[in-house]
Amino acid sequence: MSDSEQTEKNLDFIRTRVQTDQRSGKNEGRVHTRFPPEPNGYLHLGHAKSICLNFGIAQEFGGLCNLRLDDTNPVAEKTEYAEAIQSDVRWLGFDWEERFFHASDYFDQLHAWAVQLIKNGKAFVCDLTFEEMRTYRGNLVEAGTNSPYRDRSIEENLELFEKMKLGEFPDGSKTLRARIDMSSPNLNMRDPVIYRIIHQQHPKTGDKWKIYPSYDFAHGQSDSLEGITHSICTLEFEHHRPLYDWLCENLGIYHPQQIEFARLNLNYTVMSKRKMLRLVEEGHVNGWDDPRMPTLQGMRRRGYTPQSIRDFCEKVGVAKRDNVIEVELLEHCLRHDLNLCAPRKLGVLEPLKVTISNYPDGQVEQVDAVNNPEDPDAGTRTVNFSKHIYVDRNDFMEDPPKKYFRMSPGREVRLKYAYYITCTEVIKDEGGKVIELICEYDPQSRGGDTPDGRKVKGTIQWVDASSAQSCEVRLYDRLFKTPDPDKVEGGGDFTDNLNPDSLQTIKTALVEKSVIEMQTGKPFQLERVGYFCIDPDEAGSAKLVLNRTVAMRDSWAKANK
RNA sequence: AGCCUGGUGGUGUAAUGGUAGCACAGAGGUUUUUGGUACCUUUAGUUGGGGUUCGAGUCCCUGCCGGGCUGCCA
Repeated sequence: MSDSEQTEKNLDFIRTRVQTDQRSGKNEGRVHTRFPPEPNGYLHLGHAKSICLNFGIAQEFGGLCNLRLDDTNPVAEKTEYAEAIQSDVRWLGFDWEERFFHASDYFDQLHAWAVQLIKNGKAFVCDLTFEEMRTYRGNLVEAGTNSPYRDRSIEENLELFEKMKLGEFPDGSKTLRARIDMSSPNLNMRDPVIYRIIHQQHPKTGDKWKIYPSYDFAHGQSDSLEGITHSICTLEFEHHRPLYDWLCENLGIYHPQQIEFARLNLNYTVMSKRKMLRLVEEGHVNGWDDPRMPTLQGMRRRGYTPQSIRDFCEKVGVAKRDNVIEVELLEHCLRHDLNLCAPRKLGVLEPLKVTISNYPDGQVEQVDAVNNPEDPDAGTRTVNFSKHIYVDRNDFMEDPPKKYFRMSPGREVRLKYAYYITCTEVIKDEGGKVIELICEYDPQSRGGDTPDGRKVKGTIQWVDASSAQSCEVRLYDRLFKTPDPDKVEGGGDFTDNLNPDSLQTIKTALVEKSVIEMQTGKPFQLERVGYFCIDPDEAGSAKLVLNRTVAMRDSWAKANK
């Protein structure tokens, strides 16, 4: 089977549809999508799924994808967010070229269309208050009743709408409503509000407008104006589709196809802007870019690569059923990418002093270390080795269980890239805590092999005492301690499920000197420990702060649970 | 309650009337100068009940369960 036949077989339902449309010649074979966030918050992993879907489909089908800011509500929207959105989409690896739009670009046209609807008797100005409108709307089981203002004359509607536009009425006093069907089982069709009065500066249009179109009156028409062929959105917009269709038809404009898919959920995570906002505002995390946040900015600071996120979005698939993805899949994608591209370094989180008794005093030599075993082109580097080194405290056990391959009295281990050593003496403080190991090394084992070919089971990492760089390391764990943070016993909320140990700070870690040359945010591997990157905190100062991106998989720890 | 929508291993996703597959997770193993990686093996699934059909995850009926909808948010 050829590749094209292979890929053809496993398309998700949206791509299947796009392919069918393209082959049937719909829209002259054009494929044009868009990513339409509202600039009222930061982008998160859920948005990444949508971005990858929309931009991905455009790429795969030889089409285009626009970036459009859905800025129809100046109350919530800020330019700060608009800028962050652009930078995040670019960082993820997508390019909208010159096709950067705003719903507000279309306010004049949208207004004209509203007037057209009024002239056709399909929209009216309504004086009902918010509460009254709710009463008139009816409910899930009962039909609504017509607004007493529903049958105003076209002239009166036109005049009133003009006055709304001129700012002659206070917020909330009047709305423009589509005249559809108050008895529709779909509440969105019960004469929905399409324009509301908001006396508020708009980031793009300033004080030009006192009235703003609702989402429903802006979105489909924006799609139409941009020639979008497939308007992909999440499931909660499903009941809006009849209204989307009604507007395109009654306005007599080009009619894109709205298609809905199920949003992404991740266990041990909250994925809504509202909840993330609370985490930030209540100080449970240190801002939107806290490395524990599922925001693109947080993940980026944590050390996630765009490639790993794109890979993840591809692997989770697209369908209509509700889903909760296991974080293990995300971590798998992360480690998979990092394994391939992250340079290796040596470092110890909990330094334990080691003195090599038979190594010459004052001697310093340089040993060769491989930069990336997955990439021969990455080459090698040298690291200092001397009589005094540090190893990780958890790589030594005075009384180890069988199957423990690391250091213990009398057992020989390999210091990665350096020598075999054997612990000959354990030094403790008054409290009985091990504070230093005295070892002997085999001068013949330089580089990690001996002429007699004897094997050692354990290989551990280390740093040279005099040249190592000290640093602070921030170890992150999942932000919530339960898979579904919203599930709370007896009436609390998701903040009750916060993991108190989601951040552990180690102030006295030691890493090889060359770590300071790493670029902020660019992950590297501390061998056997995990992937880390330099945090922007303290950048430029002598202090070094490392974020743990993700730990190594650890089958030893798992086996011992 | 009404309307809409969905239900395939633990999780996610394929199979569009013809061998239920893939990935992650789990278990076991091989390799290994990272207890990493890679590779191999393996456990585990069509929501219940009827029907149509030579043949049903797929079509029909019905039950059950999940999600969404009563903003002048998007």
